[in-house]
Amino acid sequence: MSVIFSKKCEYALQAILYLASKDEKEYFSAREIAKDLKIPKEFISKILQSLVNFKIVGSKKGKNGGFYLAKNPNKIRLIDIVEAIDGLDVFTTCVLGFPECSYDSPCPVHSEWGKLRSLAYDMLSSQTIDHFTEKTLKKINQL
Amino acid sequence: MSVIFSKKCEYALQAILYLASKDEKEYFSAREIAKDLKIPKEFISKILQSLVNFKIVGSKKGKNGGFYLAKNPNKIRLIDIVEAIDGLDVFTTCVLGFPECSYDSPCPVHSEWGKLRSLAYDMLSSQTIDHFTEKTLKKINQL
DNA sequence: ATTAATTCGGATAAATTAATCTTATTAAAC
DNA sequence: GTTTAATAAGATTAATTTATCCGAATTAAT
Ligand code: SF4
Ligand code: SF4
Repeated sequence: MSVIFSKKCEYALQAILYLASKDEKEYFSAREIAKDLKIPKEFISKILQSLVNFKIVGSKKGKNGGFYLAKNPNKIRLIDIVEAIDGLDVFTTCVLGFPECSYDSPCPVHSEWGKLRSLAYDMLSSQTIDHFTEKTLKKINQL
Repeated sequence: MSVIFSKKCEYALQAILYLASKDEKEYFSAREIAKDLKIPKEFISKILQSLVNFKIVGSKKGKNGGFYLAKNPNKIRLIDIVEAIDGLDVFTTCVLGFPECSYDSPCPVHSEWGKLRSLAYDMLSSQTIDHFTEKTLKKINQL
C-alpha cells in the first residue's frame, strides 16, 4: 500500500483545516474534533499535543479548555504541518529507495520524478490553510 | 515519515530495473540480485516470487536457475510494478485521508492535488523501464 | 472546597509492514 | 543416483506505525 502522508500527518492536516475553518469558538476540545472528523480521540489528542510543541497549535488545559490555532491561518502552510509530523525526507530521498540520492548519483528516474517532487513541494509551500476553509466546512458536514 | 512507495515496491522497482539493464545472462538468482542491490535476499526473493505471479517476471528453479523479465522491457511500465505491489489506491483515495473521495465531495485540496496526482500517474504510465537501463547500470555500480 | 472536564506524559496494546527461517520441490552437474 | 544450488510456499519473528489506556496536572463551574 503506497502512502503519501502518514496517518498521523493526514489527521494533523484535517485537524488544522478544521480549526481554521471554524472560528466562532475560542477552544475546540480533542473530543469534539475527533467526533466531527470521525477519528480516534486519543490519537488526535496526541497529534495535537505535538503540534502544540511545534507552536502551530495552542492549547488551554482544564474545563472548557481545548486547542486553537497559534498562528493566523494565512501564515500556516500545508508544508508546515507535513514538516512537523512526517518531516521533509520525501522531498530529498530517492523514490526508488536507492541510498545516497544526490545530483552526482541520481537514481534512474531522477529527472522525471524530480519535476513532480518540486511541483508537490511548491504547491504545499505556497498554499496556506485559510485558502481551504470553505471546502473544509463542506467536507466536514458530509462526514 | 512520509513514503511514496512501500519498501516492497521500491525493491521491486529496483529489481526490475536491474533485470532490464543486465541482459548478458539468462537467469539472475535472488542471491546475486540481493548482493548487487544490497537488499535482504529473503525479502527480494519473496517480492520476485509475487512478480512472477503477476507475469512480469519469469523464473526457473534448480541449479543455475533464477529470475528474468517475462516481457520486453519496453512493454513494462513503472506503473505496472507499482500496481502489482502497492495497488493504485494512492491515485484514487484522498491525500488528506478523508473518506469517500469523489468528484461530488472533493477534499479541500482537491483541485491543487489532483493535478499533481494526474501528472504522477501519467509519468509512471508513460515511462517504460527500457528507458532507464543506462542510468540504472551507473547507479548499481555505485552501490 | 468539590466536582467535572480538559490537556499532558508515559506506558501499553493492536495492527501492519518488513524481514527471516524452515521445509519442500526442482533441475543441473558430477 | 548423489550432491549442489536454486525457486516456492508457509510460518515465524522483528520493527514500525497506529491506537488506546491511565494517572497527574490544570482550570472552570458549582
Ligand atoms: S529522482 Fe533523483 S532526486 Fe529524486 S530521489 Fe531519485 S535520485 Fe533523488
Ligand atoms: S484532492 Fe480530490 S481527488 Fe484528490 S484525494 Fe482529495 S478529494 Fe480525492
